[in-house]
Amino acid sequence: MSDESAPLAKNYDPSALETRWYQEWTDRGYFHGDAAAPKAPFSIAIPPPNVTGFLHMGHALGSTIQDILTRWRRMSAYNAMWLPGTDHAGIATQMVVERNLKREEGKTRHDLGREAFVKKIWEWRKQSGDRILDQLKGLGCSLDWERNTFTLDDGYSAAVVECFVRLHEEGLIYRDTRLINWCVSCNTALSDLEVEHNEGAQGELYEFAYPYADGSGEIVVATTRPETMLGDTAIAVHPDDDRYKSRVGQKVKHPLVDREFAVIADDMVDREFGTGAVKITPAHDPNDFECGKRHKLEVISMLNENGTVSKVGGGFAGMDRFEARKAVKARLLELGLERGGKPITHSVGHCQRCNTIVEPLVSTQWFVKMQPLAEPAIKAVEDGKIKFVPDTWTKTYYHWMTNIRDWCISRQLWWGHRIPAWHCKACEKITVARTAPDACKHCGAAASDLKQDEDVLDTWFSSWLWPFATLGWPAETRELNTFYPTTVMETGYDILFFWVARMIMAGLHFMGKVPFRYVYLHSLVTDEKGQKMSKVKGNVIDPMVVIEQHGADALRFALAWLTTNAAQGKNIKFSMSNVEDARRFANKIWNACRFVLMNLEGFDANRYSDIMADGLDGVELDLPERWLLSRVQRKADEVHLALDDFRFQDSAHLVYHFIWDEICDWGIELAKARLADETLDATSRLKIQGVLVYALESAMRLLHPFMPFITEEIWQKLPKSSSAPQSIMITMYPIPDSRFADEASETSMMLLQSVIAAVRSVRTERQISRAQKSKLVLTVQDDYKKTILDGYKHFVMAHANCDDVQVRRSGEAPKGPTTVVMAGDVEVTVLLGAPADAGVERARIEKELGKAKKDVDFYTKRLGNEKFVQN
RNA sequence: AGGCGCGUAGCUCAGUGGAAGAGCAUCACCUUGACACGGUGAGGGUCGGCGGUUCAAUCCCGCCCGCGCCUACCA
Repeated sequence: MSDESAPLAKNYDPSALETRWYQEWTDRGYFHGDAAAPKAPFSIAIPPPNVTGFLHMGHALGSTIQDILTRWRRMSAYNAMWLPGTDHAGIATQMVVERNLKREEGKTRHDLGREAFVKKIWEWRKQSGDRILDQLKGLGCSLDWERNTFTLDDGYSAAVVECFVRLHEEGLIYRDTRLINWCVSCNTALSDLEVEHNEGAQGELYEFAYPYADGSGEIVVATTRPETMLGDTAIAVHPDDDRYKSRVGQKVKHPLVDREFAVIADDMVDREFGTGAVKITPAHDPNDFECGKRHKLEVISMLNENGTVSKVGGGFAGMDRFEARKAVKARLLELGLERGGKPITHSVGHCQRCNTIVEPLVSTQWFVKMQPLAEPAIKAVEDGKIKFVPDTWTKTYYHWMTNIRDWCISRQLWWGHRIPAWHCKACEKITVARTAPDACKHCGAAASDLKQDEDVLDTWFSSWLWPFATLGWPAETRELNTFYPTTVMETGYDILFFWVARMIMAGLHFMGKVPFRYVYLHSLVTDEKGQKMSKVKGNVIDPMVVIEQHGADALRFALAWLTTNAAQGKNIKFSMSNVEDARRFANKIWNACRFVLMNLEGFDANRYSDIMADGLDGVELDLPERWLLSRVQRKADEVHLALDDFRFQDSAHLVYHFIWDEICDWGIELAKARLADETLDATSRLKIQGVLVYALESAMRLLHPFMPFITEEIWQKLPKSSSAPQSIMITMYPIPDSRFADEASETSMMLLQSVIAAVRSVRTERQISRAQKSKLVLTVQDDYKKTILDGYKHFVMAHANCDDVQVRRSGEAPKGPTTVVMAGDVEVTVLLGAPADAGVERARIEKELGKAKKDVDFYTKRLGNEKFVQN
C-alpha cells in the first residue's frame, strides 16, 4: 500500500504503481458483483479469449472499452459485474498442441491416442491457460475473478449437453448426409462461416471434350477443377440452348474410367459461361450436388478425406488432389481431348484456421436447423430489444439472419465437448442422452453395445450459451436472475455471425430473453499504415510491451482516444505515437497534481467542505473559482452523455481538454499568482486551494474508467474530507451539481480569455519581448462588459503581460503608436513602445478589414433574405 | 453478382442544413519555482468530381471517379 502522506514522486512512473493498485483492488474485492445486492445490475460477459492465446491489440481495445463501461457504471451506483473466462477453442487449441507434440516428441496425436492426447491438451491448458487472464489484469480490467469460467468446466459442459439434448428433442438438431465443407489438413468438417473466400484467386477455366458414347462427336465442357471429372455423373446444358437441345438424353463415355452417363437439361446452366455445357460432379460441388438431387444422379466421391484421389479414380487413385489435376490434364492431352483453357479470376474457399483450400465432400454430420431460431432473433432486433452500435450493423445482421442456413456442428476433433449421442451396434440407431444410457432406446441393446459418437461439437456451439451458461444455467440461479440479460456485448465485428447472432438465438430460445441489450462492435486494430498486424509482416505491436514501456493507462487512453463509432469496415490505425501522446497526458496530470499538492499549505479539507456545503450562495468566491466549479458540472454532464452513447472518443477528448485546457491552462495559471502572494488571507487561500483540489479530484473521477491507475494514485494523494471512501474505485462518478453551476461566470471568463488571447497575439506578432509590459485600452459596447473587465483587469495584466489596463465605453484613439484588434466586440488597443512597421501594419489591417467587409456582406445578404428571416 | 461503408488541414481522424474541428506534424518566440513529456502565438482545407433539392449544402438526393469491407454454390 502506498503511503498516502508521502509526497507524489517527482516523475511519473507507471510500472510500479499499476501492479500495486491492481493487487489492492483485488484484495479488497472491489471487482466482485454480488448477485444479492439491491442495486440496478450492469453486466458484461467478456468475449472469452482462446485459452492458449495471448493478448493482442484487438483484445486490448475491447477490454479497455468493457472496463471503461464497467468502471463507469460501478461508480454510478450500479451493481456492476464483468465476467471473465476463456474458450477451449477446439481446432485452434488442438492445432497448437499437435504442433508442439510434433516438434518436441516427433509424434502425431494418433501416436498418443485420444485419451492421452486430450490429457496432453489439459496439461497445456494448465500451464498456459492463465497467461491471457494475467495480461488482462495488467491492463487493469476490473473483472469479477470469482466468476471466471472455462468452456470445458464441468458445469459449462453440462449446459452444452443440455442444449444439445433439448434441441435434438425439439427436432432442431439432426444428422444428415450432405455436401459439407471439409478441411483436408485439419481433417474435419467446417461450418460455412469457417470457410473464407479469398477473392481474386487466379485459376484456369480448362476445356476438354467428352466423346459421345455412340461415336457421334463430342461435347466440350469447361471447368476449373479438371480432376473432379473422375467423379462426373452427368453433363448439364441449358434446356433452351439450341446448340445442345438435340443432345439431351444422349450418353457420353468417360475417357478415363469405365462409365457412361447422360447429357441432361437444367436451367442452372449459364449459356454464356464457358462452353455452355457443364460437367456435373455431385460429390464435389454444392451446385452439382443440388443438380444431382434434382436428376437423381449417382454421387461418386473421387476424393478421400485427406485430399487424395479415392479408389474410384482408377489409375489416379492415391494422388494428391493437385497432383491429380496435372495428371488428369496430361492424360486428356494425350487422348487428344484437351480443348484449351483461359485464365479466370474466381473465389476459392480456404480453411479459416490453416488456410488450406477447403474441399466440398459428402459426409454424415450433425446439423442445427437454424431458421426457427433465427426468426425470433430477427424480431428481437426489430422490436428494439437489442441495439447495435454503430447501428449500421443492424442491416448486416438482418441480411445474414434472413438467409441463414443450417449449421454443421460436428467436428472430427478430440478437443471439445463430445457429442452426447450413442450409436447402437445392434440396431445402428442413435440414442441421444444427457448421460451415458444404460440401453439403446430403440432396441434395448445393452450399454456394452452402445458407443459414443466420436465427434466433438463446434466451439461456437458452446460459446453461443456464454451469457447464461456462465451464470449457472440450466439451474435457476440467483446469478441468472440478477445478471441476465447482460447489459452490453462488446466485441469485434468479425464475429458478428459466428458468435453474436448465435448468442441472440440461443438466449431467446433457452432463456426466453435476449442475452444483452446493446451490442457494441469495435473495429479492427491495424498498424499505422492500415495493414493488419501479423507475425509474418512483423508489424505487431504487443500490448504487453506497450504497457511495460508506457503503462496500461497510456495504452487504454490511446485506444479510447482512437475509438470512434466508426463506419463499418473502417479500421483503427494504431501507432506508438498514440501511446506516447497519452503518456504525455498522464505526465501532464501528474505534474498538475504536484503543483496543487505543493500549494496546499494550511489547507483543511473539512473546513472547505463546510464552507461549500450549500453551494455558491453566500460564499464569496473569485471569478476563476466560480468559473472552474461551473466547468466541472458542465464536463460531468457532457462526459456522462458521451459514455451513455458509447462515444468513447468524445468522452476521452472531453476529459483531456478539460484537464489540459481548463484546469491546467486557466485554473492553475489563474491561481498561481494569488497563491504565491504571501499577504493573501487564509480563507481566500483555502477557497482557491479547495476549488483546485475539487476540480482535480472530480477530473480524476471522470478519468478513472479510462486511466484507472494514475487516477487512483493521485486521488489517494489529494486531501479529502474525513468521510471520503477508501478508493477512487468506490467513489461516485461525477454528476452535474446545480449548486455549483454558474453560467454568468463562464460568460465572464470567456470575455477575459478572449481579451487576454488578443493581447498575447498582438504581442507575439509585434515581437514584444517578455520583459516589456504593455499598456492597454479596452473599448467596450456595454456596461456589463465594462464592469467585468474593470473588476478583473488584474488578471488581464498578469496573464497578458500588461502593466496598465484602461476600460472605457468610448473615447479618442490613444496617442502614440498602437495596434488595435477585436476580441469579439471589444476593441483592444495595445500601446506600443515603438512605431510599428507601417507596411506590415497596413497589410494586417487590410486583411482584417477584408474579413470584416466579407462578414458585413454575408450578414447583410442573409438578413435581406426574406425566407431566412421568416425561418 | 448483391449489400454496406469511406473519400474533410502534411498525417491520422471527429463533426454539423446556417461561412469548418481535434491530436500529431510545421513555423516563430519563451528554460517563467507543476510539467521542455512544457508555455504562448502563427500558418495550413472551394470538406473526391459533376448535377439536383433548399433562402442556405461539407452535411439531404442522383450520377461519376477512387478506396475498403461483408455476404454469395458463377462451373
